[in-house]
Amino acid sequence: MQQTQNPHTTHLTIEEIEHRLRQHGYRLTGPRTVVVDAVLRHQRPFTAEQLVAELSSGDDSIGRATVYRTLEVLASMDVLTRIVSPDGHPSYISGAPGHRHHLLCQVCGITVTFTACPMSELISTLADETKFQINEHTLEVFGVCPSCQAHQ
Amino acid sequence: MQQTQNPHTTHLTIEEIEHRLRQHGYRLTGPRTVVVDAVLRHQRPFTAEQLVAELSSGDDSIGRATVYRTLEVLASMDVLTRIVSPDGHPSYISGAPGHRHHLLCQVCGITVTFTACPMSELISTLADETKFQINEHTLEVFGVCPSCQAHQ
DNA sequence: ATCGATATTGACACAAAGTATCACTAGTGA
DNA sequence: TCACTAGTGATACTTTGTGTCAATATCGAT
Ligand SMILES: [Mn+2]
Ligand SMILES: [Mn+2]
Ligand SMILES: [Zn+2]
Ligand SMILES: [Zn+2]
Repeated sequence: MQQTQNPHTTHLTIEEIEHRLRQHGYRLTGPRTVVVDAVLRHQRPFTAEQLVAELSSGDDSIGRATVYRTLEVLASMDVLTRIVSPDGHPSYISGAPGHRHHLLCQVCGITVTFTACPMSELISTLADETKFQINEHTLEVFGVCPSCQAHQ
Repeated sequence: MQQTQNPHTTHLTIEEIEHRLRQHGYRLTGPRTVVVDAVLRHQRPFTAEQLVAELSSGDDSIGRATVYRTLEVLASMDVLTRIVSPDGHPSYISGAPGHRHHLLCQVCGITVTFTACPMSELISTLADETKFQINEHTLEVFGVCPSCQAHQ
């Protein structure tokens, strides 16, 4: 295994994200900035609906469609990772450059990101044996973090 | 890698499934039998809604809730595997005893089941480094099967 | 074979999660 | 500043799944 790291170290700054948006030809709009700000405030995985709820009231209220669209854009630019847990509920984790996987606490949601991927060997074997053209894989690990183990 | 195998080899017979239902204390009802029959006819992954559509018309029509409940029961008894693809849509594959993963064709849906799991080493390293209690993992591989590669 | 407790069913209403439309607004480059 | 067009959000809609509950079917016991 190569490395485990704290999710904080993968966070991009607002400036970096805005730069990426421009580079990809997206406009820098008010609502988009509000969504990005909100995303960066999250240290843990969050669902689209959580973000909708946070941003649907208040002075600059953001529409549901805009939240979903912005999450899609950010995920496509590797600002966010979309993770689907075994129960089928997708959540988002901010910061995701490169090939990463996650270890999630099923109690509190805290996340450890890791770059070690044990798949490459398996993938060549699979490709050889099945003649499939292999495009992608999902790999996520679930458990209970030390803190949640301690608190019973 | 230990083995790849054709999904057909993992199919259980109706009798075996009914036996399992009894063993787990479930009653052997008409609707349940109809759902099991339908499930066994599927050689490829199918969604709950597909099954609902198949069984909602005809002489012995099954209610939506019953289909969902039966799928849940069958999955809990390892008669079915519930797989969640990266787009978040769950589908079911019949036959799933033991620890298995899948290679799915993104075009036609055909599936190869494999028992090789490259996770055990990674999991002990992760547990050591993070002190997480690790409970489960998702690992699915996606690509294009040889036949779909040929047909352009 | 009949009975009674209860597991199961399915119509229905409801909820959650996400998408299509489209008139309007606001960024952006010129 | 202007014109072009990407982006927004209210609304309606779809899909997928869940909760309720009176009616029914199963099954072990008699
Ligand atoms: Mn990987
Ligand atoms: Mn595994
Ligand atoms: Zn925790
Ligand atoms: Zn195929």
